[in-house]
Amino acid sequence: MLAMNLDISNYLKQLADQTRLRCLMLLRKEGELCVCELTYAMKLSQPKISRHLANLREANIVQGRREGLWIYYSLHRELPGWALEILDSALVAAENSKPFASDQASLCSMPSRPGAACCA
Amino acid sequence: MLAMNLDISNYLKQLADQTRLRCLMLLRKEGELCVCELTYAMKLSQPKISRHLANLREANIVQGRREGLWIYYSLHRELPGWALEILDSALVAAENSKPFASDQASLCSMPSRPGAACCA
DNA sequence: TCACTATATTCGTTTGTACATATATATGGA
DNA sequence: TCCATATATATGTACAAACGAATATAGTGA
Repeated sequence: MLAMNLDISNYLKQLADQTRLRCLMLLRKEGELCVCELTYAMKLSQPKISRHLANLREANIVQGRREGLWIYYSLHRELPGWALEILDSALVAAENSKPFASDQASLCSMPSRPGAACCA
Repeated sequence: MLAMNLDISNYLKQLADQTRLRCLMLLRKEGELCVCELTYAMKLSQPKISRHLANLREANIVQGRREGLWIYYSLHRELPGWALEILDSALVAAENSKPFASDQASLCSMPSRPGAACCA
């Protein structure tokens, strides 16, 4: 499988928006999340989340998979190693700091999540 | 010495501008460079470089040291580990791709550089 | 003091992008 | 078919930030 053509500058521009960074961090930790889970975790409007996910999709940073009414997003499976490394370093930088730290907690408190088991 | 208070979102916003990223990559590889060296390597106007360096300085990402007429810039000595890791991953992503790859070559071809020895 | 070099800053303009609100599309079930 | 839910997109606005050009500041040596 060919390496994805992902430009470092475009990638960093996508990460530079805090809403998108929060989405990516949640996806990195959780694997797969649907839009309503991201919306709930981050307490933001659905169109706002959806538009940012569209940006990330067009940049080939995330991919979506429909299952019934829900569309499950995850990090793009062909994301190069350096892109994951940057995300992981950002995770280290963000742990224990707002709003990133609370997103995970909010997600865990979400009632009747579509597909997921409980997060630890 | 206390760890610097550097916000991941602000840091990524600074990296998201290509001119600033090029500066940081050169500084990471070379250690210390003055404004005229950065200007020569990147073939951009002096005020443009200077303004971006001011941004990076105000964000505590780089620091400057005056020596005569020249001001030598380097990565801030208190930059946290995750910040260096992100920069190094970006370097991996950018090697062999324009305009980053040619900046280093341009720098090496610069005649009468202020302080530096020849780069390999 | 003046001239020269290196670097910084100001100013007015433009461009990009995030936003809220409203609306459209898609799927599943009654 | 109609309705409800999940997700996506369109539209107009506002704001942040990058830009070129001109100018200011700082240090050095004559």
